[in-house]
Amino acid sequence: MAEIKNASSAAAADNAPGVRARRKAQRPQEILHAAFDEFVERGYTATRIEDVAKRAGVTKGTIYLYFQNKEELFQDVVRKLSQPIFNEEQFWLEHQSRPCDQLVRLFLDTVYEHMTVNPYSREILRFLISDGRSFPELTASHYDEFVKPTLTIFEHILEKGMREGVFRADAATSQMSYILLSPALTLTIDKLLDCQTDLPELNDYVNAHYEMIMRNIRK
Amino acid sequence: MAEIKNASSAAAADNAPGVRARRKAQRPQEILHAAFDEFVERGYTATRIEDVAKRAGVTKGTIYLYFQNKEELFQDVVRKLSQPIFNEEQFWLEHQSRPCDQLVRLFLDTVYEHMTVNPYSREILRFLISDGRSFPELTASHYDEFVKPTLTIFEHILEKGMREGVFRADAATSQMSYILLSPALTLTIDKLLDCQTDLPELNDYVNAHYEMIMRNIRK
Amino acid sequence: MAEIKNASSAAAADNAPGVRARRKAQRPQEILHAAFDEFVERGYTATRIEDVAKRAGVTKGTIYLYFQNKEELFQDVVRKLSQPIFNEEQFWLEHQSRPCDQLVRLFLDTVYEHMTVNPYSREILRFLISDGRSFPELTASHYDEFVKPTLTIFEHILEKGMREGVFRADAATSQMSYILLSPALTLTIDKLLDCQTDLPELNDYVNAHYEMIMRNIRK
Amino acid sequence: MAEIKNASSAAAADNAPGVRARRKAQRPQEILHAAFDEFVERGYTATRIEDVAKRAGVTKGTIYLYFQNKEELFQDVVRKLSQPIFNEEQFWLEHQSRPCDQLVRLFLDTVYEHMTVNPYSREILRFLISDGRSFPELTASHYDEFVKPTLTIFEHILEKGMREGVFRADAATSQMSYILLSPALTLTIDKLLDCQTDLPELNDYVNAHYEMIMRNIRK
DNA sequence: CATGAATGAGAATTCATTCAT
DNA sequence: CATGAATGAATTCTCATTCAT
Repeated sequence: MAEIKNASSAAAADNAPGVRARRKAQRPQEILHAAFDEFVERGYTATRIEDVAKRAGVTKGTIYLYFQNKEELFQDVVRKLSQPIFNEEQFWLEHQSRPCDQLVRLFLDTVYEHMTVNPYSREILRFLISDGRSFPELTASHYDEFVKPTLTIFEHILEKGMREGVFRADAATSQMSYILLSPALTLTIDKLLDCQTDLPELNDYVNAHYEMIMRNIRK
Repeated sequence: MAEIKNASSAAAADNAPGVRARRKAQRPQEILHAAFDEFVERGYTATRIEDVAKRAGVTKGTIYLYFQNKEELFQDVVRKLSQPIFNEEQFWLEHQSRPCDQLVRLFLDTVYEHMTVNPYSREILRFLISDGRSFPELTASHYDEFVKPTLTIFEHILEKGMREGVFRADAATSQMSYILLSPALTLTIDKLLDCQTDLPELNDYVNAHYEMIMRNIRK
Repeated sequence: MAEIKNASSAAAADNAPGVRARRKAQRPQEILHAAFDEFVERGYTATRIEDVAKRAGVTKGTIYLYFQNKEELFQDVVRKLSQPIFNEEQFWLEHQSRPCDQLVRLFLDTVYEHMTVNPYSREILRFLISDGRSFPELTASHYDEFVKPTLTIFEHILEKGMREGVFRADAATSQMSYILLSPALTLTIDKLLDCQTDLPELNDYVNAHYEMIMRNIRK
Repeated sequence: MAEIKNASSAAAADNAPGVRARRKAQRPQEILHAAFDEFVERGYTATRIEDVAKRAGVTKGTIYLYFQNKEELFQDVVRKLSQPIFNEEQFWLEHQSRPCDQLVRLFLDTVYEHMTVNPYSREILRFLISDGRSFPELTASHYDEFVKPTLTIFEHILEKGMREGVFRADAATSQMSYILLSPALTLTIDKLLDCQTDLPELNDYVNAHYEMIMRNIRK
């Protein structure tokens, strides 16, 4: 998990005056990040509150000032550290004039960039697979807020292409989007399993994925 | 987990004479299945040996007659309950004469059948995602023994199609197989998350997946 | 404990016919010796019945055919494997004509021989020191049957010497015997502790002990 | 074990404010003494951490705040409750001018006083005999730190007497010291066995022991 | 606010003992 | 007689949570 490194690490010991207030305001965030890191490394059940505390540079008791209990802490980690890949409005604002095949490519690049650069989506997916059964609403809301919107943008791109006559007329079913985007999820799972010695070069992979999509939707 | 129901449930209490030896032979299996069920429901760490025992119709101590400890039990569950989807030799024996596009379809049907009908592959995938980091060799060997061979058959089908001139010359790279089969894994993950209220009708999904593949490899 | 090696080791597997009956008769003895060895190596509480059984070449259940339970087994080990150093009658029969200083020397030699050659007295002393508080009658009867008689012989020797005018008139108090024989116990304890790298050469030690005694009782 | 009674008994329940810090400082000591008492009564293996806790007026968990585990606790009991009989320097400072036979007597009185008054040396000897095989370094270091220095002082006294011409020229070999002091160890063992109904009157015993020594070393 | 000592409910594991074969 | 599978009480050790300071 070397790539997962966040602010919390910097915590620990600074006694400068005035810093206190600023620190206090950041506490919950620091704790969330520390908790995230621990959950990633050990899983929910095996993570000890004390270790989260140590990582956040505070003591056990402090955790309980900000979070009801371990379950709440876990749910807050998932809820507050999940980051949407896209802001749909902004996406269209920035790229409206582009041709549709470029939009598909842009979309893909953004998805992979997001998945590769930051560990949150990936690891939160792990949390949900591992312990989601104990927190059913969590999984549901995560899907609604983060997965679905992403699929939706892709569908909108396909629809645009159809309207413009560059994509096949039957390209944009929600099922098709789902299938066409699968390789991105597959790569994520592979990283979670961390077992493939021969993980593909990312760039090649995205290219291949893009080709696969285009062969399916190009007129 | 209603669908996961196995022999172990039938255990509990029968004192008929002669039963002893027969029971002893079955015990490990019964325990493995009970453990599987519990691990599925609660995850590795949250599963208590005593619950596994109860489910298997024995007591704590008995578990330890057959398995060194909880870790071993877990590993044995993964190792011994994993079932290969295909026997490659048999696959070719049975279907050698078929045209290649039919082979692709057969392959897909078998994969989805396996994934849908029996919970083992799916749930063992969950185990590996959840706790695989604590058992690295386990993940690796599972990949080698169960995932890789399946990918390999698919590649062989693609190669056959290329040799016979019905598939495109660049169809069969290992990366491409991986990408083309992604939708099957995606569906599995979705089931693991158990959050999609609108899970697609399996048959439609397989059809769509098949179409996606064919559009990519057909000449 | 390399020096402790007894018949029990030879147990295990012999299926020759006829041997059965002989073996059966020896079972209790074999078990006692196996138990002794285990108690020596691990102490009472840490010794497992199953290990005793394995060492005796039988199975757990068999132990319970011959001994009520672990406590009984322990007590029987102490009771039945304790060996008296002397038979007083025989001692006098054999050595009656000897001069008293020679008797003292003979007595000492026998004591040290007994303590050195066979591990029973020593290790049973360990048992009593370790766990005697849980078996009070055991300690008492061991003292009465094995320690006291030995002290008594020594007193009788001293008395004989006094009667014959070769030992001082105040030589033979029971306290004095006790004090004069202390070095033998001390050496035993040292062996039990097994920590002295510089354990004295036995022969020198006995000589020194003899000298010490003689300086105290010689006229 | 009526004579073994220590501070820990006074523990249990006091909630007065400010007590916290003071208590925390005492905890390890209290636990050590409670553990000592339990080990004395039941032996290492049979002692339950929970009983130690109860005796110390705390709960199980607290023990583990101060000691890694049961083995560490045991070793710390032996290490930290062992008390040297003498401070050699101080002994010489206080008694340098005394004649050597008086030094011997002083030495003996101190040894017996120490052994009689406080149970630590005696019971720690029991621990080492019972369980020392599981903690070999412990026995070794105990011998080096507590037994050997005591023997050494005695040898120095003998040497002084030889130099001054009041003791025999061959009095001070290390073997001889060992033999001459044996009766003290013997008495200790007897107390450990707690079986002699006719334990000698201590004062008589020390007198007899002193006489025995003097008969051996006086010119 | 923050601390960290203390708690005590659990969970894994062991092993004396039983009893069907 | 002998076996060894099964039991379940007992024990060590952990860790979420509380609360006095």
